[in-house]
Amino acid sequence: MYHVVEAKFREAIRRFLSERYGLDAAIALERPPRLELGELATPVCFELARKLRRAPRQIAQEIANAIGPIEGVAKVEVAGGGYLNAYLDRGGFFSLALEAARSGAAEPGAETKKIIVEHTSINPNKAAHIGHLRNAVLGDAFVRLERFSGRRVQVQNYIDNTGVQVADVVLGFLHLENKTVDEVRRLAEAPKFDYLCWDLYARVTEFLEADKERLALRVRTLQALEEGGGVEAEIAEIVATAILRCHLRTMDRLGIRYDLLARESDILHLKFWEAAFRQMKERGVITRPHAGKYAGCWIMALGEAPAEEGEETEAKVIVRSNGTVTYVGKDIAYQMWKFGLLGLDFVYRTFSRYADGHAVWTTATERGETGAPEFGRASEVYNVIDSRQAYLQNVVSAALRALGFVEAAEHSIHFSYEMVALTPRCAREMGYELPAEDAARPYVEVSGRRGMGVKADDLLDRLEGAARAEVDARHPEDAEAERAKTANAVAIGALRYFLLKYTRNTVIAFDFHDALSFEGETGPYVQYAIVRARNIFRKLAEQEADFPTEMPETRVPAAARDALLAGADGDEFWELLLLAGSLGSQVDAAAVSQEPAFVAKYAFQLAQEFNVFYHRHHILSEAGAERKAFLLALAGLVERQLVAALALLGIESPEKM
RNA sequence: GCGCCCGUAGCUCAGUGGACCAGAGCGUCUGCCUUCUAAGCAGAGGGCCGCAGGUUCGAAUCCUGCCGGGCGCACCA
Repeated sequence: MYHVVEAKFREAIRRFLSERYGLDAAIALERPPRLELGELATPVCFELARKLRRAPRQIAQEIANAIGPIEGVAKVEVAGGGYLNAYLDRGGFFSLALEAARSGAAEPGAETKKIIVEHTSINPNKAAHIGHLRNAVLGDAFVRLERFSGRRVQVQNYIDNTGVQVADVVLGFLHLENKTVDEVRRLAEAPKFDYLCWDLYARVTEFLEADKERLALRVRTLQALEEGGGVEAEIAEIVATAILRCHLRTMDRLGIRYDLLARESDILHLKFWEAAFRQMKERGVITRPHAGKYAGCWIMALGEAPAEEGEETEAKVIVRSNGTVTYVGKDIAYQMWKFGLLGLDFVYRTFSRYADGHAVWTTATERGETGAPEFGRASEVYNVIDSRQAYLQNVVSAALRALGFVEAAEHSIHFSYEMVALTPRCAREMGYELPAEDAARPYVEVSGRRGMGVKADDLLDRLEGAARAEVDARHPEDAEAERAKTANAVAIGALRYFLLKYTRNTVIAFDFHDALSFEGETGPYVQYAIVRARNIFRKLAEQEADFPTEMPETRVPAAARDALLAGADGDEFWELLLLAGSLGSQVDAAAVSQEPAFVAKYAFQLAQEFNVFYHRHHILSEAGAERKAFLLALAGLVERQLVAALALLGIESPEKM
């Protein structure tokens, strides 16, 4: 609701400035520091002062006098040296906020352009760890934000099933474990196959590092995967698919889903790269120097100035001198496909279905199924990848630009975030031995390669165990299934909130103490506020069966409503109402800056204010009928907004906890 | 060496295009459960917003330099 008034206020000022002064200024809006100064303000007159060569306060006064009525705004006043402060119509806001909270998000129209969000994209050779969780949870929350904002979103998960990481595990099975294809196939049926590979992968890393000669083995295995047909490729397929299923199961525990699994092997076999390569050569995006350090490679020049004579220009190798293509090269082809610029497409098959029937599709090389939605051809593409890959993401969009796809380049968005690291204390707690230099650092990087990190399922298990203990202590009378369900919601709420409360460019130094906390600025704190509100309504229904619990405001006449908002506790009610009505505004800000943390922060603040309200006003024992109904309406509004905010973060709101 | 990011309370972090006295959680200390669940609330204590300049009516916020930390910059992915 707040953002509606914001928009009207901004528009009114914009029109006034344009008509009166012929000026077209950007109008910054802000929240005044105290309620006595209103709920909405703009410092725009300070900027105008210079242009109009008049005192800011004088301009502000002129605008305040002449602006006329603005919908939702009770009055406009001048404050300080020249602020324009708006005081909202409290009663009107109350009614509209209740109405808006019930209507929910709009469905995207048929013409709404599609955006693709790629996230998760874990190498299918080991269990998911905490770093992967941050990626998936951020990506998923962003998807929810965009959908809430009315956008059509397709979620893709890239499966690098022919890369060096899978090759290493294949190598491990063949050369360290001496397994046959059938033996690996049997092992892959185990539910914790991802854990088994986690350990094997770490052993392979050690094995390869111990003797550099062994790296030749990796190269051979990798080539075998790319060519296909041999035992290596067969084992790779078994491993990658089995681990992918483990990842999907882990992510499903968190409520994270995908529409398409795009497999690198299909990109390879369908010759996506060759098509991209042709275009890049034709348009001169890549060149092949005959001399210098890049002799025989296909390279793409980066940066502007071709350096002085003799200096090598800055460039990125796309095709190696031995003819093989680099990862970035494949990525360029894939990115072109996402925008529908490649001239090729995959065929598609159903990979699996979620409990509610939603299909996850996978790319394939042949024998496609009918009924697949249109994939690719996006208007915007968001790649959720950690900030360490910023350079490569830049190379990809530079390639699109060089190919002449300027718009696609601009709409290739690297949704970047910082890594999750472990505090040295946490690393030691988990039994990892740290070199002295690492122990002195603020945090240590997790490393799947070395088998160092907090596995996602382990963390989830610990969280569920801790939540379960709390639930059991509080509700021993509840059925087993119900307690399990609540504990699950709390555990997921704690984890997702923990990963989302930090802004993207903050390195998360992981520590069990903070991650396992259910108190303070956490998901369960917000969930608890919701449960409190719901308890009030549950009890109310028992006490007064005929009370309109869905619409308590029908028992509050407008005059009583306005009197309560202006009375002794009026400011307090108003603050809570205003914050509850600001969800849309917060979501807009979060979507624009692609920062789910704003929503998390908002949910926490609203829960905090509600808890204060809850303590100060005992609703069910309230004697005044109208006041009671008013308090109920307010509590109901807050509850809906909190549920909506948590839903955007992918967090469920339990009935009890 | 070059590029990107960070430096705010003991710890972990907010501070969304500049606008008042600097915010939260955790931790520490003190209170509050025969009243809608204490996963809560109230209060106390705790800060040269890394340092130095600059721009401005006004800077934690913008610019420059320095100091400290992280991450990139492969014919790895």
